[in-house]
Parts: sequence; C-alpha cells; structure tokens
Amino acid sequence: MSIVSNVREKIRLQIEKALEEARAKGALTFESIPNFVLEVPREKAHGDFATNIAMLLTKQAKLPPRVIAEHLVANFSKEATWVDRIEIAGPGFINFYLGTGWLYAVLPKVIKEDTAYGNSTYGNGEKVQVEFVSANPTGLLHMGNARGAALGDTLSNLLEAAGFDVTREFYINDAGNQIENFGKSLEARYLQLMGEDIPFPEEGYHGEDIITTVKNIIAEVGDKYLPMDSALRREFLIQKALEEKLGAIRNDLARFGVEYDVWFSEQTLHDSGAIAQTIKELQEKGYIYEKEGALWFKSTLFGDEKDEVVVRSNGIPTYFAADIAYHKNKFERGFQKVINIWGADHHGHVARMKGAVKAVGYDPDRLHVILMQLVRLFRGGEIVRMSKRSGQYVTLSELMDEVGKDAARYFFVMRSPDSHLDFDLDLAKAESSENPVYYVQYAHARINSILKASGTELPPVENVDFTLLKEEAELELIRKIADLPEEIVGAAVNMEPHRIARYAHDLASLFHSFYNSCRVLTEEEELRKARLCLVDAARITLRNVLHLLGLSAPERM
RNA sequence: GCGCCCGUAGCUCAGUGGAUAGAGCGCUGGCCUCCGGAGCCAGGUGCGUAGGUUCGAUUCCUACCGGGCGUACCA
Repeated sequence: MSIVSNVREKIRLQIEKALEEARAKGALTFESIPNFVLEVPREKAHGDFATNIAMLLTKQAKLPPRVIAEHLVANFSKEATWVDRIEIAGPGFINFYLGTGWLYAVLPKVIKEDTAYGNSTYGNGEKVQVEFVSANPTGLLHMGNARGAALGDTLSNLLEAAGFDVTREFYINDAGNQIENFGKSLEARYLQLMGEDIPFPEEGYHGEDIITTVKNIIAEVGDKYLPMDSALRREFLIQKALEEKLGAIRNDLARFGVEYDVWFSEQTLHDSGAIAQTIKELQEKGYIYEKEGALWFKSTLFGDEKDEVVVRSNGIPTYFAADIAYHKNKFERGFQKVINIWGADHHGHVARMKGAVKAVGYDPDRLHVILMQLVRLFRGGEIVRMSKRSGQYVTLSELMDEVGKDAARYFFVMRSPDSHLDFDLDLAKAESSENPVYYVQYAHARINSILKASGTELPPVENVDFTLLKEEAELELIRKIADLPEEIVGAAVNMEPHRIARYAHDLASLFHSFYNSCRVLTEEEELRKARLCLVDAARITLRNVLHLLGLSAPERM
C-alpha cells in the first residue's frame, strides 16, 4: 500500500473508533457511521486531511456539527496516525494537521522501487480488455483515431500500473459493406489507371491514398487482373490493399508508441459461424423478430430508442450483428471488464450494444464505453478543414511529421475525452516555453543535468538525514511525489487518463519552484545529500509518469 | 421532434455536494557573479439563464437558451 493511502486509512480508522467511543460514553447517539469524506483540502491552511463527518451526523445525533466534532476530537487517538494536531473549523469541518515524518519515509521508498514506483496491486490481476482505434482498414488514420490511440494506450498503461491484467486490442473491420465498397473503389481505380474510361462509384473512397495503393498493386501485378472476372478481381484487389493498409496502420501506431496484444479480424467471426450462432442464440431467447424480410434485434427491450437490424433482407448480417458476436467473444475470453473507446458519433450505438451484451447473458455494466468528442485542428489560428468524403484530411503520420510523437500524444491526452479538442498545431510544435510537453520534459532533463553536475554517486538512503528537508518547496515536492500511486489508481479506475497529464505538469511545476528556491549542490554536505536524494526521487517519478503517457524522458534537450 | 455530450478568466481547458473556483496561452512588471532562463515570482473582471433538492449547489434534479453529434436493412 502506498504511504498516502496508509496514512489516510489510519486516520479513517481512528475517526470511526473515536465515534464509537463517544457513543459508548453516551456523548453521541447514532445508528451507523455514514459514508464520509476524508480528503486533502484545497486550502493548505485547512490541514493535510479534512473530514465532513460531523456535518453528516447532525440528523442522527441531533446535535450541531461543531459539538459533534468536539466529541470526536476528544476521543481521537493520535497515536500511529502521524497526526500532529486537530482543529475544528468552518461549519464543522475537522482538519488534521500532520507532522512531516511520514513524508520522509516516501523518498527511500521511491528510490528503492525505482521503475516500479507508482505501481500498485489495486487491480488484483483482474483481466481487462481495452479495444481502441479499430479504424477501418480502408484508409489512413485520422485525428479521431489518433486521439483514440493516445487515450487507449495511456489508459492501458495506467490500468497495468494499477495492477490489472490488460489486453490491448484492435478490431479489424475487414468484412461487410464498407469492404464491398472498398472493392468497388479499388476496381474502378485499377481500371482507370489501366486506361479505361469508367466512372468512380459515388459512395466510393475518394481519397488519394487509394490511388497510391492501386498504383503499388499495378507495379506488382501489372495488367494481370484486367481480363479477370470482376468478383475475383475485386477479391484480389481487396486482399492486396488490406495488406498494405493494415501494414501502414500498424506502422503508424507503432511509431506513435502503441503496440497491440491482439489484432482481431471481423471476418473470422463470419468464417467461424460465430455470428450465425449468436443470432440463433438471440432468436431462441426471443430477442429477434422478422420485419420486411430483415431480422431485427429488440434493443428497445433494453432501453434503446429503436430496434436494430441484425440481418438485412439480402441475408447479409449487419456490422451490429458482428459486434454482438465480437463482444460475446470478449466475455468468453474471460475479461472481467471490457473497455471500448469510440468516437462520439457512435454514441447512439452504446445503448443497443449494452442491451446486446445483456441479451447474450453478460452483465452490461462490465462493458464501459468511453466516448471521445471530435478533434479540430488549428493552424495559424484557422481551422484546418477536413473532409473524409473527399479524402482530404490530416493523417496521424503527417501529424507526427509535423509536431512529433511526444507532443501529439500529450495534446490528445491532456484533455478529458468529453471535451471537444482544439488541437493547436503551432503550439504543439513550438520548441519553446509555451509548449506544455517541453515544460515537463525540461524538468526531467534539468534533473539529470544536476545529478551529472554533482559528480558523485548518490549516497545510500540509510546514510541520509531527510529531516533536513524543511523548506516549503521541498515538502510540497515530496508530497506530490508521494501522491503518484493514488493518482494512478484514480486515473485508471475512473478511466480518466487526462488526470495523469495534469499530474505530470503539476509535478514538473513543483520541481521548478523547488529548483529556484533551494540550491541542490550546496556546500553543506548533509543537506546536499538529502537534496540529491529528493531530486533523484523526483527524476524517478517524472520519468515513470512520462512513460505512462507514452512520452520519452530525455536526459538532455 | 427525440436522445447523448458540452457551456467555468480575453482564448484553450481543469476541478469539487462544502470553508477564499484553478492551470496553460496571451498581456504587464520583476528574478541568474550560483546546479540548464525551454525556468521562477507577482498582477484578474469568470461557473449560460431561471427554478428545485440540501445545513451547504459551480457540482445533483427540472425547464429554458446556445454549440456539437446522433436519430440508415452505413460503420
């Protein structure tokens, strides 16, 4: 358990004991202790921890909150809690002020745990799957995919650090309508490039990248497909093109720092009969009806607005049918929790997907869908116009060329998925102070520079007197360092990776403040040793956080 | 029309059922004979509107206003 959680739990326990004691003495009456908050107050003047328990007990105890607080304090045993003094404030808050002793225990722990610092066993090895990006393999990765990639990968890192057993998965939509359409587009481009004057399908993929793909295929096979039957020709073209497109997607994601554990093909669900079987199961359970020649899933039974087609009147299952089979498959593989990261334009899909999960026999609360709002790019203060239809959009690969991997990942993760993201390209590529990515990395580089300048090995922590660290800036920095394990768990279980980006920035900020007010390489030998250890702990913490975000931790910039 | 998300400082965004609502950018003024000035310190008019629940609401609920998205036998 982390030191902060440990301290918190001890105080919580003593609060409960104090209340029971007060009741035993007849000072207080209450049925049960309500679920109270023991939080770090916003204001430092309000102590290290504060609780609202006295206000919550007013009804049960039939006493004013401050009176309840007094009884609690009178019965509170400070032993083994690090609590130095207690004050009652405001409408009835009880503020706990801690001594600094517990903070000094943090530094040796960080240095000892090193790359593992921040990790915890909170998740108990529970199996969690995170499915993200899952872009159509008919094109290149765009900004929405990029945001999903950064969010999904960072969230996966956080879950792992919090002790979950994480599987990162990419669902390949290599079947269905859009592949049909893809085939038609490829064929049209192929024939056009071979000199035939034929129209391009209106609903086809207009992007330039498809022409390039077909050119590459022609370079390999020439006119071999020309005399072929159209169906066979499309099949060949699709196969070749998918190979290329998936390869490109895989490369771009790898360059973005994202490595998947599983690439799951939709086509395999068709081939194995899993989809047919799932539909049959739903039919047997009475969740399917026929209308106008199509099979419909009764998603309205599960709170959806309207029912949804699973098999079209032409006999071909819809994407939704495949998705049901896919999610059934996920749970069959033993994932306790399944997390999907989708663009907000898919939000209408959430209710029926959860309904479907329930229909195939699993608790829909085990499926979590993170909806992320769309991304707008700005360059020179102007919106960069994009159109998927015309195939004109900035790709992930181009973004990395322009602003670099680190800046791109940080910008995508620093906002809540709920917020519409305005991505300022000029800011992201600025190699200057206004760029928040550099701010954090600079702190890390600066630390390494100090350690190098110290010219000595770090002293063994047993020989260091940490109580010499008494400056406000030092204590605040240690406090922040101590928070990492709880920050990781909080960001992971709430599925809010942007919290950790913020933490990184706050930590860097406290380090910079410390640097400006305390000289590390001072003449005072013992103080110098203590500060070197503090700096090293800050280095470890910053580096670990940067890695969680998928960013490099440069030693020089 | 109905459904989901959002409305917080000039701009981009954090944040919480509580005690004085924050950060970055931009703007102004300071700070290195010294460990990296890509840094530090100081400076502020803001929770869309109106009700409700509560000891307490920016946070929860309702209505309204404004923006985004969805509402296909597309994915």
